[in-house]
Amino acid sequence: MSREIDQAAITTWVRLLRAQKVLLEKIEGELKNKGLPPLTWYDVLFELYQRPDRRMRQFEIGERMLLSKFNLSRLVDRLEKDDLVRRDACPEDQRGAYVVITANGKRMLKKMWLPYAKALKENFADHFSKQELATLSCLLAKLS
Amino acid sequence: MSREIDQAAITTWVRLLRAQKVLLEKIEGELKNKGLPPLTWYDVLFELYQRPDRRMRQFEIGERMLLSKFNLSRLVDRLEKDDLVRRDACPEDQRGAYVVITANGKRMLKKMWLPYAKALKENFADHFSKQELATLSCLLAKLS
DNA sequence: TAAAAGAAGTTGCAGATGCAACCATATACT
DNA sequence: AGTATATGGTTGCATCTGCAACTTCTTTTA
Repeated sequence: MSREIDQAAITTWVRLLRAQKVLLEKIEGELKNKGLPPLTWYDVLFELYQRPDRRMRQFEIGERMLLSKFNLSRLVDRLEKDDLVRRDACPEDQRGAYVVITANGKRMLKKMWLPYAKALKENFADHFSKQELATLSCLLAKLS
Repeated sequence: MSREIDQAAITTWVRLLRAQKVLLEKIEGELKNKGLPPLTWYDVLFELYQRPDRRMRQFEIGERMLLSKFNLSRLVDRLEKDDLVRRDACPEDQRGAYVVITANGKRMLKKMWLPYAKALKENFADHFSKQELATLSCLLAKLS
């Protein structure tokens, strides 16, 4: 642990940035191509779907997705407008509401998964062996 | 290479997304904190600075940075407004211009590097050994 | 229990991004 | 040479993001 950051670290960081950027563009492109909404929509729907009661408070979604509350507020607006989620009353805390995934939302989740998984496989998973994936996963986990 | 994408790949992908997001937020936060411009500005200035003649065509910058031309057009506008770059005539191709880094731009590059490097070291480099960095770098390179 | 402090969400505003249409010049084609 | 096509770049428009200020309700604390 020297006081200076070395060239190897910078190169790695740049590769990380580029890799993710390219991948995200490919995935988003694939979704847009099929007339589907952006990846963020998928993330929200997926978070909700994972829950046994299919609902979450807005701030919980924010914490999980590392999204600011103002941003999230409007994201939920958009999802609501497309009838993918619903805001239900929250008796425990009158300030907020529960965000609930709708039947439509579940359908959208499934529909989006196909191109998402395909793009992810082709542009990411297929470039690695099982062993390499495990290593990469392990290394990335060190950053949290 | 199965037809299906497996869970390990998805987990790794999610970690990649999160790691980068957190890191970027930390770095951008540090810059903003010091009243400095966003990271993209640094990238442009750095690309220009690397060149022996300190200049590039706009589309070259776009290729290197994976940035769309419309986006870049306005980014250069902003940099120009702050006197960090200049647009010089391009005799070889009358359609475009050369983007040149100014003295001010060089100073800004240096100024931004300090918090950038610090954040990068603390939140990225220091989490890995030399060996781990090499491995990570190598794995990420496979995606290009 | 009343006042202060904090947390959940929303909204207005400014900056940034993505897309399509566009202008000007350069290259290719017959 | 003269038209067609492609390339570099800009601009208008819609969407998205980030921040600060605000509202409403909850929790703390004196």
